[in-house]
Amino acid sequence: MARPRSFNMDTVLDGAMDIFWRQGYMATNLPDLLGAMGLTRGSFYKAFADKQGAYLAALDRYDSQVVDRTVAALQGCTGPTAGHCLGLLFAAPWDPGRGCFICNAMVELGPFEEDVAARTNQMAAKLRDAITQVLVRHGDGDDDVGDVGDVAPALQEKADLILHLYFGHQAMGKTSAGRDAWPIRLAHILGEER
Amino acid sequence: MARPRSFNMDTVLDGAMDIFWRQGYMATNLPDLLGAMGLTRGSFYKAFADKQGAYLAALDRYDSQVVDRTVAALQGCTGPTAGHCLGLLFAAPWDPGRGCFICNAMVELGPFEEDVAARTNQMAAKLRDAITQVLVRHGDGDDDVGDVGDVAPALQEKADLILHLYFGHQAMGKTSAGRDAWPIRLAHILGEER
DNA sequence: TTCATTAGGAACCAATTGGTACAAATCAAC
DNA sequence: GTTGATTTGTACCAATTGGTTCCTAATGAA
Repeated sequence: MARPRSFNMDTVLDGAMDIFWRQGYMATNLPDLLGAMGLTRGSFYKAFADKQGAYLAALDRYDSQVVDRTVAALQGCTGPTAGHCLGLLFAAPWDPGRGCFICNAMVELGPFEEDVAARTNQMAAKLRDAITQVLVRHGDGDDDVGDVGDVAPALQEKADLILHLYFGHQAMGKTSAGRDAWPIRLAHILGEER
Repeated sequence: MARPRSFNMDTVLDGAMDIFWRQGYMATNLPDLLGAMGLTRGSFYKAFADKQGAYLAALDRYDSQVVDRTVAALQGCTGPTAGHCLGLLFAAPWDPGRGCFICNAMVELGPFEEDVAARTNQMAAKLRDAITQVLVRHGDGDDDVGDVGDVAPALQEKADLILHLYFGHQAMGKTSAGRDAWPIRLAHILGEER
């Protein structure tokens, strides 16, 4: 009935995710954003409400692309120890200075934008649950897995620790000095031999 | 010789630290900043090079006020266990959504501003060293403190973990959901009974 | 071929941005 | 009181901000 879009929405969302991820919300102006998305103003404002709408869409794109992939990698990990699998979170190939979009969004907009906070917390919970699953799957040494179906509190606490560690690691990695200076040794938490 | 300043530099720096800490660099425009500092444009640009200069000065103020005080609190802690002392880092009275200025600055400007990155890394190192001192002072159970004067590698690694945990905690705390949802249980790292 | 509908693109907009110019105000020294 | 040096406040600026308008081009159903 009418003229169809000439752009690919996924490609456009990848562009938005990329530049918001790298630069943050405030530091990305409209020309930058349009360039990264490959859109002109007309198409942009037809497809998204405004800059903030594009940002939320970029966060959702990050959820479905990066977070879900990370969760799948943790679930599919066949390594011998929990430390081996969780190491994926800390040894992932670096794009220097980019960090993790969840952490960036949380820090920049968490206190001000409820929509952003809701998304970052949901994604954080996803990661936390995936970490917990890894711990449960590997038994994790010093804890009894306990009743069927629910997770020992100690495992939940360890998963929380590792999630916080992950965000801290991403934050530190945003400076060149922090990137390689202080490696993470999960063994101290997991109780595995080194 | 000439007309003296009518403002108190410390007060002004506290104002700058406060608003940059709460809002970040980009989200703070000049009127906001001037209001927080209690200055007009004339005085502001005479005392500071520009907005960025004020930001760096605010970071330095944070160093001398907040970081140094935190380090002193850790050094002066007479608690029975390392966990008790380090708990100060995670139980500090919350100003909701403010987080830690180091973490905020790192995430927002770390990849782009070398001056900022240098300061955040220096402050992070200060905190890390103070954490290490606490661990050394309390012996930390399962490690021999080893040779006089230098610290066992395992202690350094634990200190790094706790520092990363601290930044992760601060990042998570910037959203209302993250603030109270997931407490930190250092016992898993420190090996102390709960 | 017609035609309703939408995408695309460029011109345009008011508001806000960080920063500057400059005269009035204020002090110490003489 | 005059001078000299410096701060302070206001008016001003060009550039950029996110967003809108409006017109043309493209498309597919009837």
